[in-house]
Amino acid sequence: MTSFKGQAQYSVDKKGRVAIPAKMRASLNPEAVGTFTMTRGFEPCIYLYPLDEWQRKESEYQSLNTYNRNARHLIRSILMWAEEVVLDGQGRIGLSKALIEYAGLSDRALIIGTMDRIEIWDPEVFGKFLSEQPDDHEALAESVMGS
Amino acid sequence: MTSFKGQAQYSVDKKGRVAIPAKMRASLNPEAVGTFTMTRGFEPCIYLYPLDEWQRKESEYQSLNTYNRNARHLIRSILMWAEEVVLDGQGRIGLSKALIEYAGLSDRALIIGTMDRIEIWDPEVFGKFLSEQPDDHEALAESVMGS
DNA sequence: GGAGATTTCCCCACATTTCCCCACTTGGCG
DNA sequence: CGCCAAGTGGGGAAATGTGGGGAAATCTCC
Repeated sequence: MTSFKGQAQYSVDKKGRVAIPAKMRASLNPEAVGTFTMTRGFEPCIYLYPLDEWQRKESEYQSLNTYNRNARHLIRSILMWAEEVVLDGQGRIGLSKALIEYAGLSDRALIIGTMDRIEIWDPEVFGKFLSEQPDDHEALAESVMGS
Repeated sequence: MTSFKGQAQYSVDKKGRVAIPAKMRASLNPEAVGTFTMTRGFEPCIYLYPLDEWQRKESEYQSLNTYNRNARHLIRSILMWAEEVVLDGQGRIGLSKALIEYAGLSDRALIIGTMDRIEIWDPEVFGKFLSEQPDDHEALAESVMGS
């Protein structure tokens, strides 16, 4: 299982390209190297799943009953933002305009590794997001992990 | 299994033609390239199935009991709108007037990939549709997927 | 049944975007 | 001190989206 961690702040060039940190590229499964699926995050950021992790997600959606209205709506609201991308020779990906707008990205990007995915944030948006969350990560840990 | 994803906004020309995004064409099964069946969506949009997926749908309908009144009605209400189309040399399809009217399309079309089919929406109609739905896709995800 | 008018379909042409490749700079390591 | 790896930027070729013209098929009206 892939396990991304760490953070880095890279530039977004005029063509909407962002480099993926070498350390994260190194922790990819051999068969998933190079191909990612990016999509809209629950938070105002972009989620980036390596090929193998995304296939797991997708098979979850495939098992849903598409004659159910809510299921259709969910699939649509996730997949319409999804896009498969391949790293270029320099280890970068190209972000789509729709996702750049959704995440509020401009010329710098904060790359965060979170277990099975990579998150791409605008630094300012991220700072604002943090300040709105209760920053007591001790209490948070207790509420999620504690029994 | 085909798996369409992503979104794009293309133009509908005066002849009622709409281009299918190259990314979606690329994810077609080799034996299904070029031929689609379009029909009325459950939502106010057009559903577009590649050949192989449509055959699967048809066999679903064939297995229904046609002595059941509702089954007969369902089959009729789907198939009377269905139409087989072939991509032209530029990767476009021609929409029928009946479906254009049903989906409320004018000069722009929002193309959305949702797993086994492609949906074609009028951008305004789609915006209106979204505003009527609970757009909290985090809560929706939790209710459909969460355990 | 036939001629004209209309629609449909196929092909060509253009402009823009996208993608791929090459080159430069900086910092770390041997 | 020099080499290699990593991040950044840009140029050129190919692919993609868009519009329109003309031939073939279809329809309509006489």
